[in-house]
Amino acid sequence: MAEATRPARSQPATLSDVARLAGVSIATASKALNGRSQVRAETRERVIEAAERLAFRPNQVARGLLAGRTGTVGLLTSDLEGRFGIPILMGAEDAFGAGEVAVFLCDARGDAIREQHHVRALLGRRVDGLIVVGSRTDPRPSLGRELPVPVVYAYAPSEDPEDLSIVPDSVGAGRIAIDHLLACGRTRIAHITGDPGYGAARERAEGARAALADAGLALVGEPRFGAWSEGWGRAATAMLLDRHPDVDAVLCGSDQIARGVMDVLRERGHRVPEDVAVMGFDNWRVLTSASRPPLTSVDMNLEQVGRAAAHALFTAIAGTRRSGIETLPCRVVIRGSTVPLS
Amino acid sequence: MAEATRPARSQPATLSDVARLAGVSIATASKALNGRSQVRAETRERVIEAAERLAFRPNQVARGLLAGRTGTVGLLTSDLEGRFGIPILMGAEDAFGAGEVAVFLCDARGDAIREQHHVRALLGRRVDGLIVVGSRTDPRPSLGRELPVPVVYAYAPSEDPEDLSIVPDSVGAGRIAIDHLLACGRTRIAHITGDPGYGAARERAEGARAALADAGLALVGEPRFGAWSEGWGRAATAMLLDRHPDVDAVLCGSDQIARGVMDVLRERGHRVPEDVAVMGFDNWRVLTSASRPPLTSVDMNLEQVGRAAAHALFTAIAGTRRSGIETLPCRVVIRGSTVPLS
DNA sequence: AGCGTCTCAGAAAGCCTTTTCTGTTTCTTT
DNA sequence: AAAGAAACAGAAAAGGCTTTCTGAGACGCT
Repeated sequence: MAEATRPARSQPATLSDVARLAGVSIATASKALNGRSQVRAETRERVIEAAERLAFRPNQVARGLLAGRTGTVGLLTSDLEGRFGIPILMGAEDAFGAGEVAVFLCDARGDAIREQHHVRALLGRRVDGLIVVGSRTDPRPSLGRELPVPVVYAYAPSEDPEDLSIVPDSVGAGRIAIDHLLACGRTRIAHITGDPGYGAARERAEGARAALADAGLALVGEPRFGAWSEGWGRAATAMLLDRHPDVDAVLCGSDQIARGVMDVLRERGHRVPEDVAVMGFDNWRVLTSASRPPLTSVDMNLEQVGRAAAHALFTAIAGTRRSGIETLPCRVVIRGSTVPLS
Repeated sequence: MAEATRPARSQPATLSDVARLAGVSIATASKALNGRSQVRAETRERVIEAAERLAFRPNQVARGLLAGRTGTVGLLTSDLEGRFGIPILMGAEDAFGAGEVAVFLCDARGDAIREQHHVRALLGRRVDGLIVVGSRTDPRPSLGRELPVPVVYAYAPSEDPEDLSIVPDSVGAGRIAIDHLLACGRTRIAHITGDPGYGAARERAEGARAALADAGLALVGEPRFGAWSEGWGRAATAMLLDRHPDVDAVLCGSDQIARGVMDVLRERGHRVPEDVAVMGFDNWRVLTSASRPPLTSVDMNLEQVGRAAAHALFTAIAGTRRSGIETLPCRVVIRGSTVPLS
C-alpha cells in the first residue's frame, strides 16, 4: 500500500533519437528500418544497431495518423457475461492478433444507447473496422449503412441484408444431431428445448424435424419448448416419460437442459445411454464432461465464427466487401451419453 | 454472399473541413469546439453548426499524438477461456468505458512469449497503462520495472512487491464461509477442496481453519484436496461419509465440487440442507442456481477487482503510484443449501 | 575531360489537432 | 479624438513518422 509520486518515466525513444545516434537524417533512419531500398547496407546496419540500443519501437499512433489506417478494429459485444460472446471474441482476437491488428473491446451491456456511444468513440479513434458480436442468434438492428468503416456481424446477424453477418448454422446443427442419433440406431427421439422466443431453439428444432423426415421418421411428440435451464429439462422429462415411456433418445436444446433430462431419466430408472441416448447443444465443457455419463453435444464452432468474422473484416478493409448472412457448420462432439443401440 | 468492390467510403470530416465551412481558421474552429474562451459566441455557434453538419468527430489519433497520452490502456489476459478473467475484464472495461478510455484486449493464452509480444505491440500503440489479468490467484512473474507506463496486476499478483496487485481475499473468503456455517449452527464441518497446487485452495482452507479455531472448533478430518471437479466432489464425499457419517456441513472449494458433493449426499440419503449444509466458492450462477437446492456460495467480487484495478491504473497514470498486494473482500451469497439447524 | 547515369542521403511536406503567440479589430476611457 | 485595453481571429509550431523530391557524389562511358 506504499504510496508515492515517482518522477515521470523516461519517454520512449523516437525515430529522431535513433537518427541522431546513428548520425543520419530522420528520413534515412526511417528508410533503413523499413527496408526501403535507398540506403547503403552499411548505413542501414548502423541505424538498426542504434534502434536496438535505444529499444526503439515506432510510434503506431503517428504511423496511423499518417497512413490513414490505424491497424485497430473495434469489437462490440452486447453482453460479455453470456458465454457465447467469449469464444467468438477469442477467435477474433486470435485472428487479428496474429496480424498486426489490435482490438478495442467494448461491452454495450445490451443497451442500444451505450452501443451508439461506443461506436462513436471507436470511430473517433479511427478504427479500421468493426465486429459486432451478439448474444443470441436472432437478427439485430444494423448499425447503419453510413458508417465510414466496414462492419461484420457475428453470431447475431444484422437485419439489413446489405450487411455481412457470420452465424453458426442452427438448422444444420439440428440436422447433424439427429443424424448422429439415427446413426446410433435410435428411432423414437424426443426434443426438449429452450425458449421458443429464440431463433436458435426454433431453427434447431426445424433442422431436427427435417432430418427425421428425410429418414421417414418424426419426433416423439412435439418439440417441447420451455426455458434454457436444468429445471425445465427435469420438468419436461417427467412429462415426456409419462406420455412416451418408450423413447430411446432425447435431443436437448442445450447442455443445461440435457443435465436436467439426464437426472430425471436416471431417477426414473432409465439408463443413459443404454436405454435412452441424450444429446445437448453448445458443448459447454463444464457441463458436458462433469455429467454422468459425459454428454454428447453439438459444438457451434464459435471460435471459428469469430475467426471468420475477423477474416471477413480484414478483406473488407482491404476493399472487398461481401454481404448477406453466411453460415458456418457445427459439429457433433461424441461422448458417453450416446452409443449405438446394441 | 454477394461480392463486390465498392468505392472507398468518404473520409470522415476533419477540422479543416469544419473551419472551411464555417469560414474561420482551423485554430478558431478548434477553440470553438473545445470551449476555449477566445471565440465570439456567434462564431462559436457557426463552427458548432458546421461541425454538426459534417458529423465531425475529432480524430483521437491526432489528439493522442499531440498530447502524448492516447487515452487507451491494454488489458492483458492470460486466458479468456477461464471464467475468472471475464468478470474482471468486465469490471475494468466498465470503469474505463465510463471515462473516455478505450481498452485494447489481448489474450496471451497463458504463453509468456505471446505475452511479451502483446506488451510490445501495446507499447508501440502508446497505451497509457496496462492491466494484467491472471487466471488464478498464484503470483506470476512481473512484466518488469522498466516499462514506460504503469501496470496493475489483477487476480494474479505480481511476484515483485514493487508492483501493484489487486486480488480477492482468499483467506478472508474461507473465514466468512465458516462464519456463515457457524451462524447456521453447524459444528461438524468438513472441507472438500481442489488442487492443492492452487494458492486459492490453500488460502481458503487456511481461512476456514482459522475461523473454526476462533470458535474453539476444528474441521472434521483434514481438508481434502483433490481436483476442481464434480468427480472429485463425489469421490471425496463418499470417503468422507465412510469416515465421518455425522458431518453437518461441507464447505466445498468450488461450486463444481459442491455439485458433486450434493449429488452423493443425496444418493446416500442425507438431506441438504436439513442434515448437511453445503457451500461452494465462486458463485457461478449456472451451477449455483441449477443445483437442488440452490447453492450458497462465496462470491469473489471479481467485477469489483476489475474495477479497482482500473481505478488504480487511472490514478497511477495521473501520477500517484501504489505498490504491494491489495486484497478485496469476498461475500457470501446465501441460497437454499445452507439453513440454520432447527 | 566532359557528360550522363546511378546510388544514396537529406530536406521538406503532409497526416490532424492543440496551443501559443502575434496581429487586428473593436470598445472603453479620458 | 486619441490612447489604451480588451476581445477575438489567425499563423505557425509541435507531435512522430513516411514519402517524395531534390541534391550531391561516385562511377562509367565516349
